Amino acid sequence: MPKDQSTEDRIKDAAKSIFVQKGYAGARMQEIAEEAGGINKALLHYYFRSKDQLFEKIFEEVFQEIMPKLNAVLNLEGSVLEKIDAFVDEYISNIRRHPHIPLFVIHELSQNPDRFVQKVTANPGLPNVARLMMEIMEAMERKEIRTFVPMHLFMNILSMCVFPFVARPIIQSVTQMDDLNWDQMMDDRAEMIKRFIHAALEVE
Amino acid sequence: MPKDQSTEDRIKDAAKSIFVQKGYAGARMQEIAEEAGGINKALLHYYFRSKDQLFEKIFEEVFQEIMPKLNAVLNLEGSVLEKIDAFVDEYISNIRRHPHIPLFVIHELSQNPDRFVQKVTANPGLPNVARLMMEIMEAMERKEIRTFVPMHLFMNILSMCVFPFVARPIIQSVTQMDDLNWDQMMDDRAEMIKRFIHAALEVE
DNA sequence: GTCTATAGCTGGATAGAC
DNA sequence: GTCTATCCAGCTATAGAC
Repeated sequence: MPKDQSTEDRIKDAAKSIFVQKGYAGARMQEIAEEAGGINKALLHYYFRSKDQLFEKIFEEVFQEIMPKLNAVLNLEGSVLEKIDAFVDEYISNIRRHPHIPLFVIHELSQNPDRFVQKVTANPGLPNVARLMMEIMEAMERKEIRTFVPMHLFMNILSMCVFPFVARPIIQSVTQMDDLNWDQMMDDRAEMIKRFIHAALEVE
Repeated sequence: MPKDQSTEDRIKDAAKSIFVQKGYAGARMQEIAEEAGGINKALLHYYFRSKDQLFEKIFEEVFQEIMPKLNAVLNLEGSVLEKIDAFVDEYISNIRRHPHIPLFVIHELSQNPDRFVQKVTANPGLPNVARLMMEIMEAMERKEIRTFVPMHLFMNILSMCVFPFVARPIIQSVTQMDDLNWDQMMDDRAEMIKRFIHAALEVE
């Protein structure tokens, strides 16, 4: 445990780790205190007042940490296929670095969908999906890529990038993959998805 | 609330509904009792002894309910493409009927991955993924379909079927879809996925 | 700022009347 | 089988010494 960190930061890191793994309802203040290097439970309240407020702070941070990155790639210049490739690369590499974040965000938002709206209205960094939809449609009209309903295409891409990490425990069980196998598989994941999408979209 | 149901069944239905929505840690025995039509809390313990055992029963039931169906489609006769189509149809229609199940199962299994192993060893109904992998490889060698790493192909298919339902609150927020829009979109989902997969797999 | 001690509450579980 | 009343553990939160 890094001793050069302020107590507040140690608590935040610990809280993030525990909340992300166990969710709000499953997390315990005591466990967070221990994770923070044996800090006293009372200090969590000294710094953050309540479990609710600590969670809110963490969720906010996680959200602010991922959204701008995910958004940036949608604003790149280039062809639709280039954009999709960049999207896949960015998502896969981000999620590999923080594999528990998607399930955490999904689970907490499904408990309280309003949270998302609040976060988003407070913050203009919402991914600009509408623009991508437009560009996909234009590329289809120009016959650059095969025609699909853009929203479904978008869902397909997103799903292939995110889902394996969300469902990792199930997938590993069903397919009998060990952790080493899993990592090797994920090393190729971005390339595989891009190849798959290109194959589906190419006009003959 | 159906009065012709036994108390035990009312409790099971209520527990399923609450556990599936809130997860084990987020569920409250009191809430389950109310959901069961104002039944007394003590009765939950009379019938199921503890929250743990009630949950275990529910999880078991959910698991037994979905696994055989998901498994059956993998044992069908036919070409690989036919099998994939059947897989997509079966998954989409099942999940549309029980849209909260996947996130529930994923979330609880990520809290306790061993649970899956127990369920599976106790029950031979595990989806036979290995066989599908084999058939995919053979079809690729025969040049019936384009070549991909079979496991990635499998993940792609599974992801496209399941993920939209898991991430529904986020997707609806990001894309500004209302519920009507969502339902219309999901009416076409199976067809869209099949078209997408066929396009990706077709050899020119 | 950090600790100990403890208050106060929530929620799972049980006893016992009916 | 079902209810009321109550217990008790575990958890959040606070008071107060240092």
